Amino acid sequence: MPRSAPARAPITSPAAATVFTTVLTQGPVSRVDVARRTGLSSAAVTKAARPFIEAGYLEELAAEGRIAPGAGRPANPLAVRPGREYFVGVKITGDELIGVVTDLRADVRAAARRPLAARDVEHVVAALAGLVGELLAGPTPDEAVNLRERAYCLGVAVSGDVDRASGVVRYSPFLGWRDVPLAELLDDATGLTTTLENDVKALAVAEQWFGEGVGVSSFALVTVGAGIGGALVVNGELVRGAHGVAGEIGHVPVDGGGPSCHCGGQGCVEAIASTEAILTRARRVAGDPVLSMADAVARARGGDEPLREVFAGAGHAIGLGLAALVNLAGPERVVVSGEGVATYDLFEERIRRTFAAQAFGSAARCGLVIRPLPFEEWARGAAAVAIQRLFAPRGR
Amino acid sequence: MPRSAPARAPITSPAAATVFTTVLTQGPVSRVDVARRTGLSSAAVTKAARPFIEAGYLEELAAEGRIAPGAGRPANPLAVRPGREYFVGVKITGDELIGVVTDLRADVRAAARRPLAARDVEHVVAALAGLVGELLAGPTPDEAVNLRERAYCLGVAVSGDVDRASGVVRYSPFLGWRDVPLAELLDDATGLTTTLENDVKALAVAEQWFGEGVGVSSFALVTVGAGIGGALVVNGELVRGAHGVAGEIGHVPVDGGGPSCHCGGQGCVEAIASTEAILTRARRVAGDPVLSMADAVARARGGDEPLREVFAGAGHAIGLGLAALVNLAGPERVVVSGEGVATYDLFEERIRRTFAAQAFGSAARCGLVIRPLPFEEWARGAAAVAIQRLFAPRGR
DNA sequence: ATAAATTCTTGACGAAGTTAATTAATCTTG
DNA sequence: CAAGATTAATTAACTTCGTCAAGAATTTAT
Repeated sequence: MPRSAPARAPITSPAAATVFTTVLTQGPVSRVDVARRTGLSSAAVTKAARPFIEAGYLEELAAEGRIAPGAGRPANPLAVRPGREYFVGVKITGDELIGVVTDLRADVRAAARRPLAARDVEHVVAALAGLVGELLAGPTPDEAVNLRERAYCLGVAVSGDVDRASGVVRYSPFLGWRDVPLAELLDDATGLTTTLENDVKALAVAEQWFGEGVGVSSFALVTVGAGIGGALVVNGELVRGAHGVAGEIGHVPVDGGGPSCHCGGQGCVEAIASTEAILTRARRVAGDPVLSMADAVARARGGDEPLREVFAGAGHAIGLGLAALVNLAGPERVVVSGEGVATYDLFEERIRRTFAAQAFGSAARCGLVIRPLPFEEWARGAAAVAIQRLFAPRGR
Repeated sequence: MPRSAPARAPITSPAAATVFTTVLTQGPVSRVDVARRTGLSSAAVTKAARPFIEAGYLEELAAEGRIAPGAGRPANPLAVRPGREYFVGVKITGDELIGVVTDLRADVRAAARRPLAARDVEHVVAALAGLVGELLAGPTPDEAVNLRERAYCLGVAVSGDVDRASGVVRYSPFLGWRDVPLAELLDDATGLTTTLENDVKALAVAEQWFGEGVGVSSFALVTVGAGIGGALVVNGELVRGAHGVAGEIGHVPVDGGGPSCHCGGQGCVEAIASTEAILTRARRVAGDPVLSMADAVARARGGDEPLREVFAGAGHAIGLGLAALVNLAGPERVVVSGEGVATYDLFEERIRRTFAAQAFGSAARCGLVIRPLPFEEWARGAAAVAIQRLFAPRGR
């Protein structure tokens, strides 16, 4: 039985949403400052902020923290009260569910994991409902809050082709699913309003609102690891792709003579720089068919030149992919993340060198930011998608 | 002395702009239809349309053309009166100016060319002012209109790094210019309000409003010829790139072992598939250092396998670039154009084959449209940029 | 103290768009 | 062929949102 999401946040007008998101993402800001940043009049900000303050979403901070006081009445910065609302985010991988409860700022308040014994839809739905129940039953660190009453939105992140608007998993290679109306099933199973999103896109949403994407209208997120994924925010909007595909830097072809990719293409970045691809090459180069990734990394760090070259080759492929991405989409910044970042010392130089050589003209000024994201971040991304729901209560 | 642009078009509200652009780009439409397509109420459409009709920008067509009458009062389709306003567009190449006068629908009413004897700023500005004067003095085919009074906007297209907002040519390799405030100079020299834009982006604007991009929120334009350029429209907005670079499919690296590109990179699409690159390879393959392009094309069409393979190789590079573009940006459609399209029979199959093989998943459903655009089209693109000015009278 | 600066609030006003009712023009049907 | 059905366009009253201008609040500078 899906509980219908009560429209708790008093977002009724464009200006209300603008003011609230500004305070949410740009930290404590005075009303006048919000007005300056958004182009609204300060009167409009005052009016728009009031209902949020009354509903407990925003609060006025004391004017203590004034750095450069100057003349005039001191500002009363507005800040979100993050504990006013909680959100649940779950990332589904092939063999595990990773769940978090976050506050309005997407800060993690509780976390839990649950292994997946099977991948059929019924089992995953049941396990996910169980995980959500566990998360909402648990005590919050700071206060005795009834999470079950406070949380009403669930965000779920899955890799693959996901149609957020309808809440359907169109195709997920890891789970072996096709056209599963997961959001609907989870509405019923958890009693929470569920929003479904592709995992990398969810992560990009988290970055856009609370990470490296704040205040940046155009950026890209690239995740390096078992697979190589990406998402793109252009002109402040997440690019979804007309056919659901966008940001797939992993399948940009960068080496005509390169290895075949499971996608059917040849020389894709993922076929060269994914964990598996690196390990395959490392084993061949080392002449050791059972070499482990940890050993390969250790030996490369120890100075084993052929192995170092394997990692550098992966870095080269990633650099070419980034150059293609930046020359085409022109982002202001690219965030590189994923499990693979743990061994970034082995890639970084080559990535930067190749990128610098292939970026066209001033596109080379695009900033490459390395950001190791622990696995929980993926679930946090899912929660960020749920937070977005505050601003678009209808639809998915 | 720049004549200040009189605000002739009664565009005062968002709804007015929405209604007018809908009629302009979607052809004759009834008010109710406009309402349905835009989400406005029909009352709002009636109100918004009236001032345009009174000012002569829109007119009501007789209800003759009803296809499926059905019951009910017949619709009165709204249509633009294209001759209400004229626009001048000029494309600057390295050795020539190409100018057109268009109506509101960007249909060309007059055209003229003028060779460029020199490339210094003063000379180009003077030549351009002369060309504009000639265009506006000439008679229009349909009626005796005083173009000088009717035209008040000039669009200028230049290849290279152009900052439309400030009207400055930041860097133009063909002209050898850096940081030239061209729009300002042309305001003074021509008396028309000038808007500057990158040439490929201008062409994309023309496509977005009057060509293959109508009703498509996300598409790409690729031009193949002496250079290989591109522009991207995502979520209905032209992508400008944080540093002014975007859509540069010509500099996507697709062949690690490929030839060096003048941009400093290696294996760029342009280094393989530009006219010059093709000719260089063709001469080597044919063993004839003075082989002309026309002869190479003729021999390839005649069945010369090595030469056919040269063209096919260019097609392969373009196909890889398109795959990168589509996997990253996810457009609904890609328009391929440029002078090179004239010999498209030699590329097409390989472009499509490579693209199909490398497009990721349902991205392969993206439509490739071939559209030969005569050279005047570039100037028409410049005029389209001027037309956009109707909707944003301030700024550039 | 008085003036100047800056933030925030308030209430009148105006612009833009909605809904609901009305008028208009055509087709359908007993 | 008149009455009703159906769709399009218009009108008028109302709602909503945000601006403007004036003023209150609270500080520093002189």
